[in-house]
Amino acid sequence: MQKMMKTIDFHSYIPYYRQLYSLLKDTIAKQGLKSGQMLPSESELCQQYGISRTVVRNALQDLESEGLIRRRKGKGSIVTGPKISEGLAQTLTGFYQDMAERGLATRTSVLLHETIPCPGKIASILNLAPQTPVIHSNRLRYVEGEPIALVTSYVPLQLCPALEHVDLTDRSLYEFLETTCGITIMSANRVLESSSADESQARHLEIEPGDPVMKLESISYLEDGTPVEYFLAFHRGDRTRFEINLMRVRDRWRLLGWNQPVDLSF
Amino acid sequence: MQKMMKTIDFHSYIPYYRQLYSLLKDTIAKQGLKSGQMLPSESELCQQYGISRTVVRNALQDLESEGLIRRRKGKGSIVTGPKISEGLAQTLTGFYQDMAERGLATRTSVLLHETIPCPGKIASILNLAPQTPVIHSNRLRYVEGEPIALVTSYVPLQLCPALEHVDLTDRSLYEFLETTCGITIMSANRVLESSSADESQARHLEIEPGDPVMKLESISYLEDGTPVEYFLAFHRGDRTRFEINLMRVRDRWRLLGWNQPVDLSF
DNA sequence: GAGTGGTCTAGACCACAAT
DNA sequence: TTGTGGTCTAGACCACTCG
Repeated sequence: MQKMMKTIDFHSYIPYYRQLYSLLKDTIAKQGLKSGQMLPSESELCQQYGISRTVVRNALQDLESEGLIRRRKGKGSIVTGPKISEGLAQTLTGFYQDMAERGLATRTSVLLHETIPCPGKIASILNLAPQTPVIHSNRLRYVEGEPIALVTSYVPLQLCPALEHVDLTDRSLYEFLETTCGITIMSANRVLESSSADESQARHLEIEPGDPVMKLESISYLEDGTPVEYFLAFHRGDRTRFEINLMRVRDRWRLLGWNQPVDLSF
Repeated sequence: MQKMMKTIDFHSYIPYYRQLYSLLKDTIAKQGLKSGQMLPSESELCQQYGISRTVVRNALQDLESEGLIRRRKGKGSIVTGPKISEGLAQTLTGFYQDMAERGLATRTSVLLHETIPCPGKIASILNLAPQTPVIHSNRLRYVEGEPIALVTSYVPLQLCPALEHVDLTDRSLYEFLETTCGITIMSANRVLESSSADESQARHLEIEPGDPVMKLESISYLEDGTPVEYFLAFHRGDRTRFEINLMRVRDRWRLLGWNQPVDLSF
């Protein structure tokens, strides 16, 4: 059984600033520090943990970029953490709570899983030669027993031959790629649009043709820019919402959260 | 007329790392460095510009967090910049290009601008006492002459009394708040949903009732968490798409871009 | 004036990648 | 073995906030 780490382990292979980051995060969470409360000053943290200011500032920077604290010249570092999401929970969380956090039951049924020569349009998206073998799958995602999203995805077979004969029922594609194939998605691009359900979509999603649906297109990339996956998903409009939390940092906006009612990390 | 800055100005009030950041960004853009090309090493940059490694690393960190470069231990820093967005432009940019960058003509007409006692639901969202005076406005946003979005917004009057008698036609609310009232939005929360146009929305957006629309709710906050603005916008489904670029950094996802076909920084 | 975070210097040792 | 970025130290001066 591990005891809670309360000091820096100078013999650990984990960087000091990373240890301090975790320490401070725990402190904020477990001591229930509320918004506006002060963190110890940088020099205090230096003395307290016996580390240099570089380490302290590196840890604080990570905390700030996660939106947990806010640093102010001449004043200090204040906790800002739960504030925004709390305010949200009170106001906007209504018909579709954040189910990743609340652990609502999700299920996936595989409608189709085949290896095909890549269609031209998909080939250009995935930057493949036409006819290159790809895994093509159609899946239907359920939340709490209700069909929520219909997903069509394409993955180049050569990237992960093991994918050809794996059963992805109730399994995450990303997790499979990462653990079994050693493939790590490094960036992604997603486009959201509004649409109306066609006959087939309506039948699967158990809604009426013409009912509003959210169309989500996604391309995921490896570190070097190689496309890994393209998917096209249609979400029931009446059961889906996308939530985005932004924070201004150094003249930029930074993503704090990107909540999706249905788990999209296939 | 300014000449292009090619060295660090040691007398400037702009931090060195910020100057170097801009310098490198310009270099990447103007020399057309392509994905995979190497940046000078950190020690080379130190010598070249006569600055310490701390400054160099600070600049590189900013570039990396923007997704322009990628640093690799033992190897160096490589440019990764345009890659993803280029891949996108080839594939997904279709019926609605990024108009912020392309400078498409946008126009805003103010349908309503009044001071009212805050309705109960809005009051709870903005964390106000009921009946507190708020600026209530309805605006219709056009792009290239077409009506695209219908926006209803609420701003507490006390935050910016000057707002009561200003004409926001073709003017950004955020810009007004920042320059005239000294109010800076520090964070925001946005929720996207699919919906169908009702009678009134359809009339303004020049579509048919029942046609798909995107519903966008937003709450903006000051640094201390004080809500500044609530708005509810309905976008024409056939003319709107939301694009999100994500990048994994240090076990987190970071926002690279959040493109909206219609400027939402009111 | 005292304390804070923002910036910067001039070193150092390390793990990792390439040769 | 050499060079890279990753981590870390021990200082320094500054602008800013607050009493």
